[in-house]
Amino acid sequence: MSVENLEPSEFSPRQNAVLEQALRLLVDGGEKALTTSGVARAANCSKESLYKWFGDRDGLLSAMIAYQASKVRTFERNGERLTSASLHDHLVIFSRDLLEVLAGDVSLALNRLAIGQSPRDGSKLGKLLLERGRKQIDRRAMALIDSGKRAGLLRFNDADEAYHTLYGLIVSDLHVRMLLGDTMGVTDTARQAEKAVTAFLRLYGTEKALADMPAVV
Amino acid sequence: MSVENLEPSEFSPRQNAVLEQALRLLVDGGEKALTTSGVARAANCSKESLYKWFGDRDGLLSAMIAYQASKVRTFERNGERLTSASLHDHLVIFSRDLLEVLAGDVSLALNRLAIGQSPRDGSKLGKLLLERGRKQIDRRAMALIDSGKRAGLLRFNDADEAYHTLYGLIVSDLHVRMLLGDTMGVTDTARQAEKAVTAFLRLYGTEKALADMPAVV
DNA sequence: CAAGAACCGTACCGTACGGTACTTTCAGGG
DNA sequence: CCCTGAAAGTACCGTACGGTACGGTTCTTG
Repeated sequence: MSVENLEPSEFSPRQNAVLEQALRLLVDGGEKALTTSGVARAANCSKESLYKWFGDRDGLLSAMIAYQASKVRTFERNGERLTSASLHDHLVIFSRDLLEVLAGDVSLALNRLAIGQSPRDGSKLGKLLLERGRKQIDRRAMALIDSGKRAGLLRFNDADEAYHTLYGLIVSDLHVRMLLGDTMGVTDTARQAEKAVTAFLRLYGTEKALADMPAVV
Repeated sequence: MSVENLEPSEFSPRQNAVLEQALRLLVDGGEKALTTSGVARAANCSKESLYKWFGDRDGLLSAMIAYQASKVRTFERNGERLTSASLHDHLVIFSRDLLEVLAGDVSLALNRLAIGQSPRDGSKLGKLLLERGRKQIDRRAMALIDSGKRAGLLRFNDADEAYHTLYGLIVSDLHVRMLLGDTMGVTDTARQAEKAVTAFLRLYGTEKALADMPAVV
């Protein structure tokens, strides 16, 4: 899933290492454990360097989100011709990837952080998270269902609306439950993904796409 | 840590007033603004009383959730005979109510609080929120779709699964977006609710229920 | 009316955090 | 070989919070 970053790498290797340690602290201690002294200690750097590099604590948090987002690189789908079966498969793969990403410790920790911060920083971190984290995934899904439409397998007027429907079918209230700490959320992501795709195709699939679908239960 | 209490008006009127002020502080200042001194000042009570009544800060937070949950009383649906139209209408009403509840300031503030606390308190507040806040809504929806099934308007094997589908169709990623501070989430809840119910009925409605539904767009 | 509990207001304590300043270490470059 | 700059390590400061203690005031109750 995660690929080496090719971009001009906003931060130096040393800084990336520091951000890595900061993420580690955040993941297994929550925001309260993410103190500037703690980060400095864990990363073997001085607090003065932290403030020089990131400005202040908020700058550090933003940098952590940017760094994490830069690690996750979603390969862009190229416009291969889709069949009914391959559309279904790609949708299932996307669903599983989405659930996996949302359930990841780092993702959960960063979302918790941004949510906790949102009331007092004007949603600065939240915007950042949505902008740099979600947009990649959104684009991938949009490209996929757009290909499905062009191949005559999907039918919809508003691609955004169709995607939101798909998202809701996949995630339901799982994300919020996980954010709240509910551990027994997804018992079987594969089954969940399959169900969501089946429902999505029943809603937006053309006859061509539904040809080899299982009958209504 | 405060003791578990029983239902009949868990707290005294005076304590309820204090909790009301605490909620108000939380809503427009976030968790950081919710200091014990601040609550005492806003509610014209002493810190000593706070600690006497609620044990410690965590006890106060728990009490706030319990108090808020006790205010929201969802009337139980009785088993009136459902028609295709009335099922549709009740589903739409439920959808709108759900969106309205999730978008409420107090709900958002408490969810943010519980999410921010979840890493370090073992999801105690999160569990409380799900248990006392969501269960009411869940029961109401389950009763509704169960009535729909008994009336021959809905078809499903697993009621839980059907409900989760409905929930996902209604909420999609709106809840998390709002928690992150995205303001332009729901532009038109009525339209959103209508769309969700339409999709839900296409997935789980029988021919009887679909008789007077609009054609596929 | 008197005794006692409940409670308010405030002052206080220890701690821990964000942020700054200073000294030391070390690598590279003329 | 020394000069310079970056960064580590440490000590420090102001502040603000959670929690406690105490004197004064109101409310209850017999």
